[in-house]
Amino acid sequence: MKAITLHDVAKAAGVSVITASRALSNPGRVSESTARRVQQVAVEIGYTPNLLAGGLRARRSHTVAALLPEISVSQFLPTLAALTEGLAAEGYQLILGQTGYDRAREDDLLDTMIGRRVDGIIATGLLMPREEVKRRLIASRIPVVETWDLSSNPFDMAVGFSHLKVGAAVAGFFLRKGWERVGIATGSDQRAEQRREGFLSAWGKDVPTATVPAPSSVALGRQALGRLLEQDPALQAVFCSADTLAEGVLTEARARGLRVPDDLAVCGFGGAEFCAHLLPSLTTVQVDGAGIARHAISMLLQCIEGSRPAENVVDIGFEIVERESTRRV
Amino acid sequence: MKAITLHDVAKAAGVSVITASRALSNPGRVSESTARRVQQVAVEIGYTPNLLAGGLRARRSHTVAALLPEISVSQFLPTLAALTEGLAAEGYQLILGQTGYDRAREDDLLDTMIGRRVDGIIATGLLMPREEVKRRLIASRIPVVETWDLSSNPFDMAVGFSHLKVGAAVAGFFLRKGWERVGIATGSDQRAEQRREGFLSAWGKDVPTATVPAPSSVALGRQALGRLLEQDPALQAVFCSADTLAEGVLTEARARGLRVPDDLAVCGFGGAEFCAHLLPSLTTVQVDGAGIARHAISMLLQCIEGSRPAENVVDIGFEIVERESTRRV
DNA sequence: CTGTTAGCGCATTCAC
DNA sequence: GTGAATGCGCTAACAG
Repeated sequence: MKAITLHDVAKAAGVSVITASRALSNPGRVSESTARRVQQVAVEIGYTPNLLAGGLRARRSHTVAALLPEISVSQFLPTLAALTEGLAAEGYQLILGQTGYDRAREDDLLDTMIGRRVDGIIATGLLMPREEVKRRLIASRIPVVETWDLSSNPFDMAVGFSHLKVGAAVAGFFLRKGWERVGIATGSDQRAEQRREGFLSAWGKDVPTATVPAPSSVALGRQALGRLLEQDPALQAVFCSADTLAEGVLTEARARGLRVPDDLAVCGFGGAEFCAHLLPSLTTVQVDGAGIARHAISMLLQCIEGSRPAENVVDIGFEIVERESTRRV
Repeated sequence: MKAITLHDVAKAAGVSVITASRALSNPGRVSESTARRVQQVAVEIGYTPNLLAGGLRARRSHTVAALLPEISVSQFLPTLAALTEGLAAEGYQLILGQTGYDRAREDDLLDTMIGRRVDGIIATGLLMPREEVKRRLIASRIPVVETWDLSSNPFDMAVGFSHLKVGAAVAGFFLRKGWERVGIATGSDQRAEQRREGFLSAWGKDVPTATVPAPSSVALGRQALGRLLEQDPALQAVFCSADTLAEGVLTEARARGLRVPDDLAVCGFGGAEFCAHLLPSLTTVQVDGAGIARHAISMLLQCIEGSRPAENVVDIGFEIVERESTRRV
């Protein structure tokens, strides 16, 4: 009851192993009749190529690692889905890794992925490996794309946007509305912190802030609004570091009899599907998660094929999509 | 600039390759001093084992495939997260596959995973491979766990619950409330359809139904309620096949001035985090997604270690968690 | 406790 | 157009 190998196919088709190999993966280099015969035999005897063996020889595993802080962070889902789908279309599979916002686990995962000889690594967020791991990663020559963030000097390549600019853009948006008493509800991750910084520097002064642990949730959003209102009961607007947080803020506002946007305006971040269908619909900072995936894949594939993308940093931008939650008359 | 192999470690430590191998992966079988020396050398020269090569030889890839219909179906997220985490703790990585509710893609993915020599396959939902693929899968002897569903004759192993029973339980719940005019908002996937069947057979007669395409979303929930109210403007309660759908129903009800639960009661399915924090909070059928993952992992590991779990089908059950959305006075 | 031998299944290099 | 030899990096089986 052994597995069926290329050897068996070759024997059954009356050719050598290498001819069978070529007939299946490079039919152009073999006569048409041979190719057909081998292919038919392969199907008949139920041959499934061992990708591990092929990969070992060809030094190509046809796998890509996706490193996420936490899978339940729904912000990254469209990216993850697009990666899975886009890579599969190119014959690559995604290997999942969850760092849990933990530096040591990130390092472990990187080592594992190097060991697995993945053909590329796509990280959500910036990678911050220990010096030692960093050296191994560089030595492995595995192309790395950091996403959902931009760095002045990325580890290798990056596709994302500036979180500082997001914060500044929202601050500008609030300023143009003429609001003066605003607050921030933020998850405790690094990128959210940057958005807050960007907001503050454009705003010119500090504002009430409620920080909740990552990952964000509706429950934490409700809680955050409570804490913000303690700091300033006359709050006019809240910038949330995630759409789920914003949803919680909307809910809590309603629970407290605050009308949105008349008593309180709310802006989320991420561009989740549900934003457009809440009541009131939610203004948010829209990010093209699937577009990030597409860019990352194309950059990775270029590296794998031996060249390098023209730009190793792609700013994919963002857009404030205004909806009812900030449309105060 | 070649990769550093076990060979280099062995040379640097002055031992044979196999001793180096044992020192790193089975230190009990070599002297303590040798083990320590080899381990130290390995770190010094930056050795990263090639898991592909090891796997080829040991016939163990230390990977498990997770097959999902669609990554954006948030119902499966806790399961996916728990799988990633639980498997990593055991030294296994998850390889992701997205079938898109498409039989042909499921078959392709199965073939790919067989080719990758994954040590196990965990599917959400029941697998329905073509006869041909099924034979290859069986021949490969890869253990398979189907989750989130139960089958009288699973492909190999299964951990889930009966969707018919879920439907029946919700129907019973509605009956006990004394409601007579009820409806169903359902995604167009197979398991949701079963829940509907279970509901109808317990209810005793047909009810208005709005079917929306999978995957479910808040927008589709809003749309579904609209269609249900066209069929019966005096609807008293709605059973939704997903929590996101139910959230849309809640929103649409509010948009139309219907009070929940007084004018309309709503029950979701899945047990998403946000249910408890909506306004009104959402009654739902709670499913232990992480528990499913734990069971699946333990069953898989037993198979990999050569034995078989005592039961090849585990019914993990479900629970109706009542909240405000059905608490009518 | 350590080393030698022999592959795992496939693809690259060279011949013919 | 086809094939024989060789090795990718590692470990199981046996021997010493």
